[in-house]
Amino acid sequence: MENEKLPRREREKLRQRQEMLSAALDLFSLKGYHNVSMNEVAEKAEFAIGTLYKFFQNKEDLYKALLLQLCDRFEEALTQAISEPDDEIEKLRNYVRVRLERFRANIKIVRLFLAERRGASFNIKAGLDEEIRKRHHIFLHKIASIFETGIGTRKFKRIADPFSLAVALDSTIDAFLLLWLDLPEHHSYPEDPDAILNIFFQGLIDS
Amino acid sequence: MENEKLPRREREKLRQRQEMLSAALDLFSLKGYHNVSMNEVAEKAEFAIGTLYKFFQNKEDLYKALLLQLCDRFEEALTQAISEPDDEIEKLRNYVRVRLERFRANIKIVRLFLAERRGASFNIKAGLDEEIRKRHHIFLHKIASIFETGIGTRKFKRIADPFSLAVALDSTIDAFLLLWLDLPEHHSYPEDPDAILNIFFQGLIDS
Amino acid sequence: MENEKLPRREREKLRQRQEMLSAALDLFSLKGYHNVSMNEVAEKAEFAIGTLYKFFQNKEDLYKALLLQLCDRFEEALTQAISEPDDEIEKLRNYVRVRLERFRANIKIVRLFLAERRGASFNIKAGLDEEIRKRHHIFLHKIASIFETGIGTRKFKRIADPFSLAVALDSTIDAFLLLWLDLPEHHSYPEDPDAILNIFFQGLIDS
Amino acid sequence: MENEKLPRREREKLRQRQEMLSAALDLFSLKGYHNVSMNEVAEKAEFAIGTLYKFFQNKEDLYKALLLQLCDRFEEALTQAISEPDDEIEKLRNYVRVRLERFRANIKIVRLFLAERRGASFNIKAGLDEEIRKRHHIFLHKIASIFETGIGTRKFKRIADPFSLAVALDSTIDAFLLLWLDLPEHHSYPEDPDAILNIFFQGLIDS
DNA sequence: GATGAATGAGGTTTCATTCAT
DNA sequence: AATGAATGAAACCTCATTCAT
Repeated sequence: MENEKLPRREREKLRQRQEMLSAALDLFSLKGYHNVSMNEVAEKAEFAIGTLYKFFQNKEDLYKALLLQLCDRFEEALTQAISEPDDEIEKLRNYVRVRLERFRANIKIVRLFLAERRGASFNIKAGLDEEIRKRHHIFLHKIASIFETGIGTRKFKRIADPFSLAVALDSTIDAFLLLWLDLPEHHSYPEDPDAILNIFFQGLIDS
Repeated sequence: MENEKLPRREREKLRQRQEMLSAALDLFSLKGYHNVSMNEVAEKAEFAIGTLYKFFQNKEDLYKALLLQLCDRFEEALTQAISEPDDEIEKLRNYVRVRLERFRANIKIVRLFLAERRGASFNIKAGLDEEIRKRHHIFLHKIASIFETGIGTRKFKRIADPFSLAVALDSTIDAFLLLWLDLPEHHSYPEDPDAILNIFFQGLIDS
Repeated sequence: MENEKLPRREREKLRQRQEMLSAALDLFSLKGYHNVSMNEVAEKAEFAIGTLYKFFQNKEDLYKALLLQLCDRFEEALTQAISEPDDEIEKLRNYVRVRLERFRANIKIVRLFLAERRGASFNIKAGLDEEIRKRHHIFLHKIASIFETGIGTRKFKRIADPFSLAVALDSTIDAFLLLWLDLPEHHSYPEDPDAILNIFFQGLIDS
Repeated sequence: MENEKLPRREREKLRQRQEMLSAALDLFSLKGYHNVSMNEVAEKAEFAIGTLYKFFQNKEDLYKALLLQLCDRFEEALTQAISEPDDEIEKLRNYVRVRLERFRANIKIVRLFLAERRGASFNIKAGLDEEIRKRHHIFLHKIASIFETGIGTRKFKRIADPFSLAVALDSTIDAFLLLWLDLPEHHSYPEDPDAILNIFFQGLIDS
């Protein structure tokens, strides 16, 4: 996408970088930051350890780069999801749907993210988690503004302040997904966005 | 509480053990499991490293003991909270209130717990996180049964299945607390249980 | 034996000391000096670790005391064995017989001894092995003097110098016993002293 | 010998490995397995501790590699010694001679070996000593077959079963060498193989 | 530019020994 | 006199990072 017009050398480099990030993702999400060595990452990516260090200053740097890239993709997909429809209810449905889809497609990513978003990772000394939480925060405000608009147009009742609603919805989605992740045999995958949304819509929607 | 009648030696031992666990809690919750050395814990607890190892077989053992103790206390407080009132709505209010109280009193604990409950810790080889999640799960069912009863007595509408409601409420409480934990200056501490409960009650309560 | 007339207190002490040595023997011969901790010894002997240190200054001291005691007993038995008969051939037979008996009765001791006698133990910094080897040496001279006398009385031919004969006989006994110790199922226990002695007697005896 | 045609990198690696083994031999044979730390070995070999661990998985692995290499060399030399001459008496002379030579050249090795061969080492958990004793055993059978053949051709009398003779000869050589090792000033080095062999030959040889 | 061998600080854990009770 | 809890030096081993090739 962003590397269309780059010289061959540069494109090649980006591809290598991506392979390293991909190997890192596999390993980190499987075993956790501290249980993965740089040698392992290099080996999985099929590069020499020295080459890995050419691309990323140190282990922390690799981890940050990985998380921020995932963050970018996630945000992009979700932002698009809430941009497309006009109707607020549809926006929310779309949002939940894309969350569920993304989750299923990138289960490896999820655990990694949650560790950071919940501020429970302790992996990184200097505030990567803070950056990620800030970006999450910004995104929550986007969701909040959907509620806001919906309330303005009398589509929704003001059962709580919009930001709170965004927080509640967002965390509830997470919780359902984690439930399924932990005990896939006991909880069916929440295919239908409305299964979650209804909890809120019952009181929310002004009928 | 449980050590009232023990011989002096035993009481002393328990006190020491508790001091070690306390030091471990401080450090683990501040820096994360992998960024805390056993020497640090021993130093903070003001014991020699060998003494620490007399009480806990190894680092993992210390961590497990710490988490399970916290888990016990948490469960006890919450179970009591939902046992006292008769009314379902009051039970839920009590539950949320105790969650908020406990949280404020034990912020150090929270980060530690979330890491485990979200399955994002990777700290422990053999499924401590699994045990903690299982216990959380059991507790969710207790909350679910409050909703169930409430639905049975027509106090609540069946806007979703009770377990889902429990999950949604539980995760929403977490989310609000974390928000306040991350950005205490931007979000006032959610003193009032109803601020959270209303989101669900609006649709839930059969008026 | 040596504690017959001692006051009760002293006798008790000797008994305790003996129990400690006995526990130490069991453990050292089973697992080797470095793989046995002082706590283990104390526990096996059913004393507190502090008490063990009252009797023996340190681990090395305990080991030395143990080995020297075993050495004493061994020497005593063997010295008696070669004192009793008049005839040189009988002396040697007696010697071999007692070696075999003692061995069978105290297999635990054997490995311990060999480690020291072969100078292959490295367990003790300051020359315990040297002392043991010296005592072994002295004993070898006693055996040598049997050969010497036998040669003097024309009972034996001087097929080699007497000390060499003693060395050869002694080491050969060891070797057979070890063989049986290592592979008891493949090598029958050398019950008959003559089975070993004959190797030497064939050339030795002046017929 | 075996690394003639290897690429430079590989040859270099083998040389380094050999240096480590050599340092380990010096230290182990001087102080014993348990009294030598990996750091010491690394320092003596003039490598970093990490490099040592690149070559040997752990301390036990290093020890095993060392002993088995020594074992190989020893066996090779001795096997050759008994292969060359046709005559059985010459074979035995050659065998004793090479034992004496090897011993003198590699005194450091001897103590190490004896510890293992005598089953008195306790250094290694999983039966390295057993392997070494097995190999020793196999070698004893080779010596036994020399006696066997000699008996078949009436060169020797059947004064004992051939394996017993092998055991006796072998252990007697050890004993003489150890004597000289312990007290070099009192016992002249047994230069002449016949000094030992005569003890057995007197009765053995059919004249 | 890529490589991967070498480094060594720092982690976990053990255990001989002491000393207050 | 006996106890055993407490100590901490020192062992083994890992892995992030560097740098000569």
